[in-house]
Amino acid sequence: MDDPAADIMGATFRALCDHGYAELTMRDIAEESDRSKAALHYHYDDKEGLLIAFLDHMYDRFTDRVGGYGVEGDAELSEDVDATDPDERLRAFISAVLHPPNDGEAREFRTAMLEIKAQAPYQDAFQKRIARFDDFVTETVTELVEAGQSAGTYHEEIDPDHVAQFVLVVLDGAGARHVVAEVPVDCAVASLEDYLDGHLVDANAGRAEPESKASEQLTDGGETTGASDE
Amino acid sequence: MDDPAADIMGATFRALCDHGYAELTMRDIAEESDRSKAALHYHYDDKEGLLIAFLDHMYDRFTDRVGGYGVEGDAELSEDVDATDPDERLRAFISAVLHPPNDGEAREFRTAMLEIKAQAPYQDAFQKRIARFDDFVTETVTELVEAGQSAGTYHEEIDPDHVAQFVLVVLDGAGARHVVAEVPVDCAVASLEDYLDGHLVDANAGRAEPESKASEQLTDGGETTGASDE
DNA sequence: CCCTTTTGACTGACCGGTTGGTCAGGTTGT
DNA sequence: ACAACCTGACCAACCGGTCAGTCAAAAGGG
Repeated sequence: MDDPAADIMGATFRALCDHGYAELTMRDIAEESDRSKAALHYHYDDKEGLLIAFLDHMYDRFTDRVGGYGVEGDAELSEDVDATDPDERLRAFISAVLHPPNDGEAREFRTAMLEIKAQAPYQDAFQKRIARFDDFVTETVTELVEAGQSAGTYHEEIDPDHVAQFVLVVLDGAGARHVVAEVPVDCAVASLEDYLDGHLVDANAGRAEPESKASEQLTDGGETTGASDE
Repeated sequence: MDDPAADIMGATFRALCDHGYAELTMRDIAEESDRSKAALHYHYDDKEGLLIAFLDHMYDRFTDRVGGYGVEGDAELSEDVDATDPDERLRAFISAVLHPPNDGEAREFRTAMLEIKAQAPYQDAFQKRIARFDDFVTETVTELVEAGQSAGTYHEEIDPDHVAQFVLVVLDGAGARHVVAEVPVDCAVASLEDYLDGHLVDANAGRAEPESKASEQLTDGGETTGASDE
């Protein structure tokens, strides 16, 4: 409460969820933080500077939340995740990226982030910050796929970077469709796992079932509408 | 030139490419159409009405362009497309959706469309028009998959609607990543075809090669940056 | 065939409301 | 005293939309 900067970041988050990016005004953020407009300009030069600081703030929160799933991350992830298996870590990472903790304002925040992403071509500073999110996901997926190859779980001839690019496409697509068409994000995850099963998992390896569980389709999932930061 | 409505639609398209949706003003459209602001309000009640008419206009153009690939479409598609094979028609349809004719303003227009899509939660009229695009793609893909199953090319146990949903996710994701990260859309298409090969194509059928050409990866495609209407 | 009226298309000037940002000054803790 | 923090009032710029009036072509009537 008594840290102005952190307080303003929280107010920006709430204002962004309530009004979206396009209709976000400095007055909205000011009211949400119980401060005056001028107080915001005391801490940040202008609106653009405030939003950039907000994106940096969200990047820190994002990496803190899902950083543990990478190859260098700490093993203590969750109950039913085998920390030694890169395949399980990859799937857990994808699920974590797609399902942030605050389920309530999930779609609202995702909508605001999509609006900001759409501003990337006009705002060079925005593009750079968004690229940091993407690079983090890309690197994590790439490393996990490489680890899976070293462990013998994944095919050797697959290009890990190519897989990471596709995962990013599906992640962005799932988020976009959640915003635009109110489709739950899990629908895409099921098909993405089909893709992983069919093109990454080495059938000759130990515990992977190649074709049976793959086509286990949930036509309209449990409406676990999580909002990803990315 | 002498049809005011069509002329304004064209001007709206150009203004949208130049300024994006967020910074699109009535003056921009007026200048692009060599008319006054008031002239626009003569033809359309307000800005929202003009944009809605524009979306309807784009829907007509879109269905005219890619409608021929559906099961009911006319067979004359292109040179090297076997009109009798639903699998080839599906892949041609996906490629057509992703690659509109006007390559020059490709990313600019796609950016504006992404901005508009992000407004769907706030503008109910926008959401309805965008849903028309999505429904058209969904139905086309569903019908083509069903046709492929009837022809014996595709597995029978696959849910066509589930496949269509995933195709839509990848299509939206590819478009979004083209806008945000300047990634060429073809990168995603290659992986999507891998998915189709692995989970739709019945290996027991005739001409489909199951595992060899599948992993033919283009790490950074020929930069054929097309802008889809959808 | 000419004159009048109507109508569709359009313009320039203008208005109310909103937004990002500034500024002079005030309060509080150290 | 001094710095960090904050406020209320204010301003220029801009945007969507309105309004009175212009103009040419079509319509209509004698």
